[in-house]
Amino acid sequence: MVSMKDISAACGVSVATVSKALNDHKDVGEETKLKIKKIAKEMGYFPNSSARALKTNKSYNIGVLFVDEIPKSGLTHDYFASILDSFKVAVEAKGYDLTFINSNNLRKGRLSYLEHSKFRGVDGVLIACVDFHDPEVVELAQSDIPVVTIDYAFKDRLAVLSDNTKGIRDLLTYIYSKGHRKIAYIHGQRKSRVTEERIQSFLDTAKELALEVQEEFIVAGKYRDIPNASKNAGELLNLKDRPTCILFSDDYSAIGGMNEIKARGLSIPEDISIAGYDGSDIALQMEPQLTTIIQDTRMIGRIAADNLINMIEKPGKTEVEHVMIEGILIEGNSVRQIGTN
Amino acid sequence: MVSMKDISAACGVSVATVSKALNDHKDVGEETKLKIKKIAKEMGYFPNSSARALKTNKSYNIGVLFVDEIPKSGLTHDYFASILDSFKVAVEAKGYDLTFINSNNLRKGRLSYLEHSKFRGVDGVLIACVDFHDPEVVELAQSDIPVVTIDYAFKDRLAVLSDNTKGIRDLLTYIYSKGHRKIAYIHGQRKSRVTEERIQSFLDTAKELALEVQEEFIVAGKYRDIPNASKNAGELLNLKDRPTCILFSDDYSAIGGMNEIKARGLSIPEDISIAGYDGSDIALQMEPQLTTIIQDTRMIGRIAADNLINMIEKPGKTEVEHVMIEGILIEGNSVRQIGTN
DNA sequence: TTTGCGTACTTAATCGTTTTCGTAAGGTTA
DNA sequence: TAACCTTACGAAAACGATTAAGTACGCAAA
Repeated sequence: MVSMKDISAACGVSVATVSKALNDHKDVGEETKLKIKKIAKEMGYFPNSSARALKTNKSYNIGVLFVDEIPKSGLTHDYFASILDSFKVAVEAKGYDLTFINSNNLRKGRLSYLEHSKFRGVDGVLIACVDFHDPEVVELAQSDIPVVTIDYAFKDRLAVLSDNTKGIRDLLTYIYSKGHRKIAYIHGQRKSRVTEERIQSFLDTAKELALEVQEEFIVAGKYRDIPNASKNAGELLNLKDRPTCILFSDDYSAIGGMNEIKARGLSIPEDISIAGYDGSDIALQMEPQLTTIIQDTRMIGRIAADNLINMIEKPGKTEVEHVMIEGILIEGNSVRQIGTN
Repeated sequence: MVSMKDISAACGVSVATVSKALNDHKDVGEETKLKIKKIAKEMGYFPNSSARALKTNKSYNIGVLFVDEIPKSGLTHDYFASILDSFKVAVEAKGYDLTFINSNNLRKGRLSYLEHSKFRGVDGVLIACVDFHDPEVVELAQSDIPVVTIDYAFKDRLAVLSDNTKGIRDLLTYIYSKGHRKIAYIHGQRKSRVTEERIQSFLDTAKELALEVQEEFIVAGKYRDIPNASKNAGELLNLKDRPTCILFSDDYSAIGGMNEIKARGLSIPEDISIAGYDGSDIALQMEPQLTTIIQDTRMIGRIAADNLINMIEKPGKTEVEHVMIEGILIEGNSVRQIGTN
């Protein structure tokens, strides 16, 4: 490991001068600066992030807090994985690295998320796919470390949100426009911002459309649980007055619904229409292609990265934004035209 | 940020004693040790990883090298995401953190993967989902940093491999046992160990079974490319002597095949049988359920983590293993019984 | 009594940087 | 010529930890 000391020896200057030369400070002669840089390159020098971070209190490292429940973390959740992916690309382009934050630490017992973040000296943290009511998450979000959250907004903290209200409104309006009047919604677990917002939007939009929603058409399901979605769909199909269209909490669940529907010998969309949410790869490629809302995960990740880095680099000058990213309705062909033909 | 200095002041002992007390060295009085620990906890002390890493040359941090091609990295590839997920859980349980390695670094121009790993001082690196012929990857793998690779083996370096030979053999043998004699294989991109191994196993197994494989039944496809798989499947269906079963490179591709088959009004498995590979969530839940090989990603990640950490912690005593993890055949119902009934 | 030894601490160096404060040399200005 | 800047560099402290080496003390063995 060649250090500045080695370079200083090789160049016959002090370490201080080497440091200043490599960091392009003004008070180093042009000639010396060039020589130092040349030798440094020749010797294969590169800095030591620990030493630098220790001295400067800046790590060029960003923490990522994803749920770390065993056995599944956000990594296997394609919506979040995709956001993380674009977040990663964006921060790396600006010279930052990514380190996962968790609460394990063998040497010192448990560390809270905040402690762990400080232990690693991260410059900021991306919080996504967690229980936002977890006291430790709240503690981290309200600390002095810059933070950006996905799909949840803390007061005075950066957030990037996908526009669920508009998404559901677009979806429901589209389905309505195709002539459907009996529309069911199997939604995800309650208590999350996302779910509440979607349910509210469903009800609001229904009211705007003067669409009557039967109580049993609003079903409490689970996100991304295929078997459970089959079960829920089955119950809807068993109703004497069954819906003509079922809206699922996400594309995976829609697949579960499809399975159940097909198992009963019904076909989509002829006998019953369905819609999903998320715009996952498979949904876009299925037969029939699923009607769904594509969430622009690439944009969400990139904006989160840009805003967070701005906040890190110009704390005062960056305004705390809650950015809303709209999804795009994909018509597909899982919702059929009813009535008017 | 409360440091050891603060604790030493509060306890009236030297920093050295504080350090030794917190690290449970023997030469600190029991009483003093307890007092120091108590005060440290009260003051909310936790260590500074940079300082510690600087001094000890140990970061308790493991690098992860996933392809960082824009716009897709291994994070959106469910097979690798799932491996990374279990790897993460396993290393975190042992007190290690995970940092992504890449080749960007704003401050010092480009850094090679190896340089970046040393810059961050990681104790080891997980290499997966990359081009193993990339000189930089090779350089890193052959450096003095402990490394474990997934689905590729470097000489004298840890590796965890999924047993593709056995997987394909099991799959083909199963299909053969169901009476199929005209079996096509749409495989993934060549030049990777995985693909070559699978093709070889397909041919070897066919030979063992005395199964004649027509040349046009071995099709060069692409991994995880649904539209491309549809196209490839379509071409097979156009053959005058079409196969009775098509084996796809992966489950996603199988979905592409299903689409094409259904679009032609054929049904699975009555008119044509199919099989996938990977055992992804959807494959297991589809209708008809896909016949496929589940790759035990959870095991792969965990073994990789355990072996790497062993190598890090007991370099001499750990033997360099290439662990082979077997997949499990899932029968599903996408391959029908032919002939004998 | 002397020697030796274990215990419980402290001192001080060190890891690789960055940065403040000097300072010497040379040039300007009055 | 005296006073004052600039410019280019170096010395040294500091970041927060670890650790080898040293010291002082009490006590047991010879």
